[in-house]
Amino acid sequence: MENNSSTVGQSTFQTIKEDIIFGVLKPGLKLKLSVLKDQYNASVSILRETLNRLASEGFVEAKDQRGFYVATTSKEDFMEIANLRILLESYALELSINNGDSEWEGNLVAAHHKLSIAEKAIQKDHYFEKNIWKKCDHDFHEALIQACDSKNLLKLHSTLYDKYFRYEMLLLTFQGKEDTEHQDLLNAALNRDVKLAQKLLKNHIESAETYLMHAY
Amino acid sequence: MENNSSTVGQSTFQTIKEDIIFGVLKPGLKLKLSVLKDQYNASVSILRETLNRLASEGFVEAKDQRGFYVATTSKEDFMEIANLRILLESYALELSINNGDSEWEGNLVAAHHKLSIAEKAIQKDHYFEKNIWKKCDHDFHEALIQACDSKNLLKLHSTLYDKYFRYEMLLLTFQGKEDTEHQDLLNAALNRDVKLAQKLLKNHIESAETYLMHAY
DNA sequence: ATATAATATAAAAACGATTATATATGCTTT
DNA sequence: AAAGCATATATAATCGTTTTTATATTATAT
Repeated sequence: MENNSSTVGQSTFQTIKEDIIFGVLKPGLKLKLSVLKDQYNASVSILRETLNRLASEGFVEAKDQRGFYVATTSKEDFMEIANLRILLESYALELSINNGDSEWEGNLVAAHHKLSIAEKAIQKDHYFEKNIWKKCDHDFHEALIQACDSKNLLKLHSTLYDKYFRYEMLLLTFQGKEDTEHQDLLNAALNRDVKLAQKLLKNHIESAETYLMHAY
Repeated sequence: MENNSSTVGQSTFQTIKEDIIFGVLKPGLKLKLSVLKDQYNASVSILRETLNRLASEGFVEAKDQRGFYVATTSKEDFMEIANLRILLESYALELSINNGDSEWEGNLVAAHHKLSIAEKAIQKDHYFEKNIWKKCDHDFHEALIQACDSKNLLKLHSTLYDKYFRYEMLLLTFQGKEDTEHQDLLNAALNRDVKLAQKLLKNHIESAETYLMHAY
């Protein structure tokens, strides 16, 4: 999972965040600065900056005077995340559908196309890189709400999506079921059918939620 | 605005955040580390930690390789914040009203009582400390949704509230109009009337919004 | 005179060292 | 032997310095 952002800070942030999301760094794990220092080739100052940022996004817990830990997980937390994601993404979806122009449509179709390719690939090749599929799934859901015209909303949604996705990764040996959920969602959006799109989205998130809950 | 949290990091974080919210640090202002160093008696490392945290909460903008700036403001941003606050706070309110026990009611009544005292005080004494009133207003709105049973939701709401409040402070020479909005909201919550409470809350936020918009 | 290159300067990014704090370990006392 | 205190050790918090980067300034060439 290489990463060459402009600054050392940015890139370690990205890397550690991904390692938490993809479960490389397990929930509850103590994040000792001295250990991370070697592991991520960064100085303590950089690591503290990074961990503070991750703490305020909720991927890391900062215990005062007693260091940093990977955020713990729980059934309750996952349900909260899922419900908030539904709330925000439905709202954004409505705005976006009512607001989207032809460029929005174009980008959406393109994102869906990429996603469907990645889904087929992961179907055949079980070892297909998860993070590529993740990127596609993320991009598709983002494309859906891109025209909502609210940067704040997009930002909130993005971290919520990441938190939700983390649970998917932690609980899932990839599901791989053949489904048309994304396709249906795309069609509803293109037909500007807000209610249907919202209903499909809710089902989409909740069905995964129910599925994942069994793993607990 | 003194602050003695446990660590230097925590307290400078609190102080700078408050200075941004209360408009001491103006929107767009360049936050030079060397200047802040003297101003807040903290080392550059601490300041970088702090500013990074504030950046991920959205109170500071971090331009790569070119330092930190106080987050700029705009009409659009304010409307986004207001709408998101309505969305999240209404949702939380519904959960809380359906869920709250007698302890919730007690805390809510207490919070409202304190708030009404602060409101009277600020009515008479125009120079009554804003941050005390702010705390009361915040505590009341938090008390309303305290029983929503979602830590994630409370966290999101809290930063949204702070951002909204920042606009109030920036645009407002205190309004001071006598109103019963908080009282009505309290009654609706105690009567477990979700729809009415949500409607009142929406009006409460939107009326301030409209009022503040004139200042732009 | 203007455009481009070279240099100077100011500020951010990164680092390693120092200080403070919490927890673990061992010693003393009853 | 157990409880409480003192000491030791590990690790977090903080600091000042060094390195890198961006931008402003000057010089040179066309």
